[in-house]
Amino acid sequence: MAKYAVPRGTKDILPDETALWQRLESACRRVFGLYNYGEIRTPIFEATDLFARSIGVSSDIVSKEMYEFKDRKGRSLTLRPEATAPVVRAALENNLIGPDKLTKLYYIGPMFRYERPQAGRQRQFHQAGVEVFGSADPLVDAEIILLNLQLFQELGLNDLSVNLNSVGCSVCRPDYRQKLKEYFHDKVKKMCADCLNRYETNTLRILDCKEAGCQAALEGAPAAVASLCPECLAHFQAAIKTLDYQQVNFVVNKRLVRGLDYYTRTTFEIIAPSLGAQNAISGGGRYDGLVETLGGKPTPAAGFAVGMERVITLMTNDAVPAGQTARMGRQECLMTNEGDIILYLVTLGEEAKKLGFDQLVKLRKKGISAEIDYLGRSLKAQLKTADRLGVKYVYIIGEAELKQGQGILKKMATAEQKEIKFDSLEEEIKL
RNA sequence: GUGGUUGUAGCUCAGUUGGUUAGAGCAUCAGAUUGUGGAUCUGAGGGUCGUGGGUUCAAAUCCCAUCAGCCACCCCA
Repeated sequence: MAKYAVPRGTKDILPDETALWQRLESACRRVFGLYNYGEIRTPIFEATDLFARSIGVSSDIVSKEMYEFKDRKGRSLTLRPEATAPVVRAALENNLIGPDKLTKLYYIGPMFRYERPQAGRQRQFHQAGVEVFGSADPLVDAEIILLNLQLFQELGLNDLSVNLNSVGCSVCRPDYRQKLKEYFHDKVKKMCADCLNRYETNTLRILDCKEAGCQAALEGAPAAVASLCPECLAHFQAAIKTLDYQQVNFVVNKRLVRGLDYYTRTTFEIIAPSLGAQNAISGGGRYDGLVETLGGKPTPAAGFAVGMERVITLMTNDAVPAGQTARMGRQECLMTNEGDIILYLVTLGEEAKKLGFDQLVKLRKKGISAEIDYLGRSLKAQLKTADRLGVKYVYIIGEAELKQGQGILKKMATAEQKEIKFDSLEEEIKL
């Protein structure tokens, strides 16, 4: 018998499996790059306080799942249980976040949570995720969900279910919490001990309870969507409308509340029902208050993370032929280098932006790396951004172009431009 | 761990024996060009002077502590 074993909840990944991991990692890098996200690598541990303040002291993660330790100088440090807070910290510390600036980052790496191990749950596990800072546009919510789905599609994952909800903002969430408290006031005594505790400390999380005995009480609970303030409702409806238009199959799950306190407005999870009890393979949403909480200027943000072990399980079970996922490889993309964006969509006005977003989605689905303005900036500012990105083309859609059904394709290097029908854009830039 | 050294705008740095409202270059943003990037010109925004105490009528400046960075040594992937 071996003298030593891996610590409980951890795993060795051996050569026969690392091939799969490498495929997953390279797919993440390729798709994140396609959507113009840049990689960031942060330390594996951070000041404990960073997680306490961001994730919330009453959350399960902070209250009982952190790998916390003191170093020799007595500083309280914690192995990261998730990466959003560290990424925000790093982005602030290195001035990556600024006014009139959209920042898109991704990360891949190990996370640590002290939990009872089970299928799909380890104490050291891996996540790949993205974060967008600087735009409150519901199209950003749609972008990250579409990105997430494209990643899973490339990996050949099937039978996934997208759950969507809105948890409101600092204005409307207190109202919702109050409504829940009223609803559960009499029922909570008959529910499990955790729910009784959550009732006081973190009321929304009662909705997350998996105890059989609690389910009946949860059925009739009021929905967060019904308590949203006008702004949050409009935001949620806009996000839904875009996802509908892009033919994303999703369900609004009024019981979807995520275990981290920083979420606002849109939250989502992608579920693989075949996995069993721990069946969420990715999750995320908007967190418009976190940057300010961690000491930055108020900055809207959104992101998601993929549970890599769970995806690996699906890749194994579903046995996708390797050749099939290589379809979107570099050779068939117009991407010359990882991270090179070849076209920037310049749009003027809401209508043009909607149309531009549709073009953006079409291009990315074809593996053509493109970007759009989410900040509502001027024509000139958008062109400047495009120039800085080093794009080969810019495609301009303004009011005149909307009417004519064709935009202006401009080649940056020569400044020559011509009118190209919306339908022909993809053909044209392959030349 | 030991010793040294440095913390002023996003970056690089000025800032007199302590003395008005802390400056410059670059970068950013806006305008010149009411719908077109780079170049130029004009203007604007941006600062807990690392943090906390102390001395003083007055502290970016002097003193103490503390935190952080950098360099060397020790050790080491």
